Amino acid sequence: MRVGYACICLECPGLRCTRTTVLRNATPERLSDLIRQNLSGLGEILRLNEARGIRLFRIGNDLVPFSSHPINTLFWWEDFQPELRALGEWVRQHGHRLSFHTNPYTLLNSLREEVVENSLRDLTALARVFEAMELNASHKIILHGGVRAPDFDSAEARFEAALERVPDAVRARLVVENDDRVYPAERILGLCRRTGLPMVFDTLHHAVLPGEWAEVPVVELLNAAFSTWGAADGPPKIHFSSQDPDRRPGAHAYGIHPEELSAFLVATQNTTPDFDIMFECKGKDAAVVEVLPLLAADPRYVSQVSS
DNA sequence: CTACGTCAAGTAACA
DNA sequence: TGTTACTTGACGTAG
Repeated sequence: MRVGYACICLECPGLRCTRTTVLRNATPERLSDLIRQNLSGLGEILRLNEARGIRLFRIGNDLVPFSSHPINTLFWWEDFQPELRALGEWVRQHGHRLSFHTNPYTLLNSLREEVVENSLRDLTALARVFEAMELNASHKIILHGGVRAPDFDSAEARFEAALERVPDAVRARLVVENDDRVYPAERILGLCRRTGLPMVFDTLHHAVLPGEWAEVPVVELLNAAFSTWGAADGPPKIHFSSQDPDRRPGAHAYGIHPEELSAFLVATQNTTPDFDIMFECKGKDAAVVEVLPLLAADPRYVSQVSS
């Protein structure tokens, strides 16, 4: 079991891998500088994570600013191949696992062809980062079910049709996550079973939008989601977070409620196989560090690769 | 230095 | 019909 956090390292504010710019300032020179700084920052963040026993990290979409926009005319995956390959080698040696999460505009099943095309470009650009890092398909790109209009059945059919247009090497990295407003777990599980894509189960999203499975024990849903993961996908991943009591349903709390996490760890004691936990909270790595003692007490937790 | 308006992009729920 | 939120606030100009 690895644990991790998303995009931003709060405990070391100078360390960043999501420097970006606005479109009007996005010259090749500027973009090149930003990529160089971001790749350097990513390496430092990963090394800091390693020192703390955190081996899962979601890379922000701005690692390569405007990576799927025509303004970015760089062959960045070639220009920065040495840096990317070195990062990938370090990641493999230390047993870390990276991921991307698509932004809200990446919608494979949009009713607008232009949006589908942009989405395909976006997924391809993200996969290109992992390919340049020479990391295998266990390093995933997470996306949601997308739009629902005019109904689930036809929207999912469009999703499957768009998936046929995704290059195999990109498709091999895709995983689909239940969200908190459109696609509940049962829809994503069905979609994943039909397409062969693995499912990431998100606990808070499920609590907010349980769909037809409000009464089903979460462990059963976890096992169903885990069954969609193949050997080449690496261990199943889940998203775990707590509800912010002062904000809208689905809003991530600053931290992770220890009792909630303990109960979850106990409840999943007999799930197979082992899995990785991505914590989504405002407190980022600081929040994960707070519950690390709790995690370290779990026999499934592995802080470092034994060499 | 700080404050705050703006930033590539779509969709759906809410008022 | 307009506003809000989402994977994530950061960028950049005005004062």
